[in-house]
Amino acid sequence: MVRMPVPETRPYHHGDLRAALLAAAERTLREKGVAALSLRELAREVGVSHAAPGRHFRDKQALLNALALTGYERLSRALNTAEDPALPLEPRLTALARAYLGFAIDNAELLELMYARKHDPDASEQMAVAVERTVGSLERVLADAQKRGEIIAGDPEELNLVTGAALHGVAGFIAAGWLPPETALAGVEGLVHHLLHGLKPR
Amino acid sequence: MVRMPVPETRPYHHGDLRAALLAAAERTLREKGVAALSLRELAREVGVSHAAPGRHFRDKQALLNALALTGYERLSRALNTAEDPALPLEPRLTALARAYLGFAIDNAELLELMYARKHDPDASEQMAVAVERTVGSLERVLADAQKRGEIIAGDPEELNLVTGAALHGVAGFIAAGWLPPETALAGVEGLVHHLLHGLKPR
DNA sequence: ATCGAATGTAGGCGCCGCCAACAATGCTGT
DNA sequence: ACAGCATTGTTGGCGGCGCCTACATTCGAT
Repeated sequence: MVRMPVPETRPYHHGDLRAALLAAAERTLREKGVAALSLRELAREVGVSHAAPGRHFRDKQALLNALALTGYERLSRALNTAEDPALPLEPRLTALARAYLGFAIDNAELLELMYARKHDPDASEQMAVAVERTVGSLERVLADAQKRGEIIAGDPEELNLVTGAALHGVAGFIAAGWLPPETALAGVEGLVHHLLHGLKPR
Repeated sequence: MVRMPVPETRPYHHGDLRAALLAAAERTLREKGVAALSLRELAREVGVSHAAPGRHFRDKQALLNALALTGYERLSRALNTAEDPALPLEPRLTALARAYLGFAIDNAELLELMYARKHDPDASEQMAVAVERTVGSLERVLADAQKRGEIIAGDPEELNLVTGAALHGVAGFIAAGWLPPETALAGVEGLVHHLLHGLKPR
């Protein structure tokens, strides 16, 4: 390998501008919110010209979509690793819930982006796949539980809806700032318990 | 009253510019989404100069906050009228849920605005009041049910959280476009039922 | 009737997203 | 080795936006 002299000026080509832009975007998103995201500012941070991002993202929305996609990837990975099929239903679901809420706490703005209803038809394909993969963790847990007789029979879609909605709702409360993170995490067990056992006296 | 000649040009003062701006903003929001909202465009629609809105809203966020506030007013009114204290718990809760989801279906973009975590400290006072008044409907229903022994005793906060989260979650699914409105409305009864009776076999 | 407060207008500044024209670099087939 | 082409980056510019300041008109209290 010939020793390359470090150029006085950075090389003409960045090397991995796309990834650098996404990383900078996520940092800005986390620190200053989505409203502060501008392609020109990102370009400045990364050290390229103001039109360079256009080579990697057709427009601003495309970058936001890509950002949301990385979010889904991380979230579904987190959910999948949190879920232990060996556990009985209640702790298994609790672990899943804890993972989801933890992600919501650590990535509130990103989550908001992931929920946003903006996706142009081409992007929404990948988006739908990502969402499905994410929701899949929950579906699997409930389907297993149903198979084992740990929960009632009946349309799995309905069970997925109640459970998913409850988790999604709490995440929404967190993201909106209506629920302090500690309170949310402290309430996870009770939440899952009430979901499984209902509110009516038995 | 002296008969006023209709001026060739509209009068210098609009009369109720603030309300007109809010109305136009909500129409644009509904038809083209929040991204298409611009103060200058609103001013053009209403027929005033591009700086006129600044007299009524300190900045764009202030207009969005005001819009969100009107949303909370309408939502809490809808919830309060939907709720009939004479009914037993399950139908009462179902009616409340139906009202909330109906609002979410008809005002998806507005709801997204209402959920947004942007509110500067001064605005968030009124906002918190509005949220509390909205959530109050649900809290009242559950408190009454608890008093009547229709649901288990225990920390009301926890019960409010599960129930509220489930409703909020479904509304989020609707707003995100993941759940078709008909499916959501069709599933309301099952949702409430599962919430009250739980997923475990009894 | 007057004078200050409220409301609307005109113009401008800096930023933004997006586009077009051009420059530098990497890659591939011969 | 290198020519030719696609890729990736640069510069400059256009129109739109939010926000600000200075100025004009109208309203309302005295």
